[in-house]
Amino acid sequence: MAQARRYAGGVDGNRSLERGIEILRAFRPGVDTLGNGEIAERCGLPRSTVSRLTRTLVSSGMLDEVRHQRAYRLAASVISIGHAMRTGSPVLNAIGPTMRAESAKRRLNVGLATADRTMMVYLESIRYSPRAALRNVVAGQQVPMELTSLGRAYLAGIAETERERLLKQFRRRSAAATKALLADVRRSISSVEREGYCAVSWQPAVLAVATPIVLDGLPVYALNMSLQNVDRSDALASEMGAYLNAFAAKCKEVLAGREPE
Amino acid sequence: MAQARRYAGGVDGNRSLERGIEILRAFRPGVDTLGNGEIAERCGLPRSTVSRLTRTLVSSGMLDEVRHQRAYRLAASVISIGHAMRTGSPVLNAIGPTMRAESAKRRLNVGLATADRTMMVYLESIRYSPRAALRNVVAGQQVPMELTSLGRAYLAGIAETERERLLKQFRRRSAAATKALLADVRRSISSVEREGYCAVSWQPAVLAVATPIVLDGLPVYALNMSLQNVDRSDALASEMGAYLNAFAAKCKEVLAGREPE
DNA sequence: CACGACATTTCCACTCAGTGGAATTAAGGG
DNA sequence: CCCTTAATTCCACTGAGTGGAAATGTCGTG
Repeated sequence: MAQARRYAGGVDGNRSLERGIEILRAFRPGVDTLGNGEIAERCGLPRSTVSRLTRTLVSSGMLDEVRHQRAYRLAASVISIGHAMRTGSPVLNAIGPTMRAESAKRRLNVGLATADRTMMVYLESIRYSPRAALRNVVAGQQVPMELTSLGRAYLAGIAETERERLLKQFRRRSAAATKALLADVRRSISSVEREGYCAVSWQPAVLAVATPIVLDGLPVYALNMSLQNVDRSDALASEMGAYLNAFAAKCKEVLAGREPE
Repeated sequence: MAQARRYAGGVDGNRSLERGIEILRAFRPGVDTLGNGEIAERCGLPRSTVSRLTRTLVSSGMLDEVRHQRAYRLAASVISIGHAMRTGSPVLNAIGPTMRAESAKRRLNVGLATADRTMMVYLESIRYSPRAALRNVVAGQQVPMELTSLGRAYLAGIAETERERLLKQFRRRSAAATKALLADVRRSISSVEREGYCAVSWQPAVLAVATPIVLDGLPVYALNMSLQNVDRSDALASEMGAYLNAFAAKCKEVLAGREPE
């Protein structure tokens, strides 16, 4: 009768699979080890159900059992899937080398990200360091969408309806200062529409500018550049914005050459 | 009656979840875009089932739909989970910095890996380059267990029964030259038992040595060091082996200081 | 060392979520 | 425009999955 659809609230989809994925998602930086009890609580699932699902995730290689303290950790398989994602990403493949070159040339950080729910995830974040030997490339790190230049550029790049849906979610999660924050987000979005980029300084002494990359048939991405240890200044912001616009144009060229697969 | 257990052949576990994970696993370097049909074929599942599961994976954010050519790609979520795995790995956290230092000091590649089924997965692979600016850090890359020093060191570190189970799988997959290969693998394993490390040169002009890291309650890991553009020579191998043994000892010290969480 | 306080796993009857073959719809290609 | 091929939806069936309750296991404590 129920044709694999429409269980409590959901429109469609496979419940067990959804729940299993939700369990994997419960692990994040700072939450590296979880027992069945805590998983049950965080995911809002019955304990017996969690017990069975974690068993499956272990036998599928996605979780490692920490036997001696009845808990689980993400297993190495998840990074091999992550690696497959990165090597298969047409955008990263196309502009990754360009990003590295630009980071070295301009002596600043360059990043490429897209959305994961209400967070932005770096596909690649190249941290420029004066000592080039320490140059650091990170993938998978998340930053909040509403507070970062990346996130706001992304918001500027997506469809109206999707954008409003996300803005509602931000309102729900940060109770305080929401009015001012949302206004600031909208200001950033218009900045992208007017100047092509937006500038945000969500961490002290870091100035970041970002711009969306919109390609047919692919998720919206955002490119950013940032500098540490600087004071926020409009002059610097517009200088970086100009660099970014030029760089984004170059990236789009490269992408245009590859797109029609 | 059937209490969420023992479906066709399997001992236990949630079937839909297992299948969903298997679908994610079907994507790997070189196989970046898959349609439902191809997934069905590769995973041995009915098409209608795949259609439903991929829909769920999309709505859970694990897959992106490539609408215009009815296909799917891994979504950015998978790298954020991968990132969570890496930041939560106690072993990588403990010895990662030591590995970077060692790579710079010895001017060679240093890697840390563990098993994903019959492959070894790098948690971190630090590729030394004479031009330090180009230094490359990769995570998630897979290399075959039976052909690499990493894999053989791993095999030497795990329990007898598990090892034999894996050796059988190698026999099954590479039809040719299996006899000689397995003998070579066993030789490497005894090398680990005798000298603490094994040396393998599975790629031309690359010499690698590896050693297992066995810790209570954690999966077995393997550490390796390698050098490109060299000729295989026993003298060089034993020099690198000595470096590696000293380095592994240092790592175990660091780990001992952290273990008793 | 036995006992109490939790936490996790197993048991179990119930039932609906999930299944897969068949029918339908959609998408190119000639 | 029709024909081929692939993906999705339909549908009756049923056993996989569920969650509360009981059992088992684990650890700290008096």
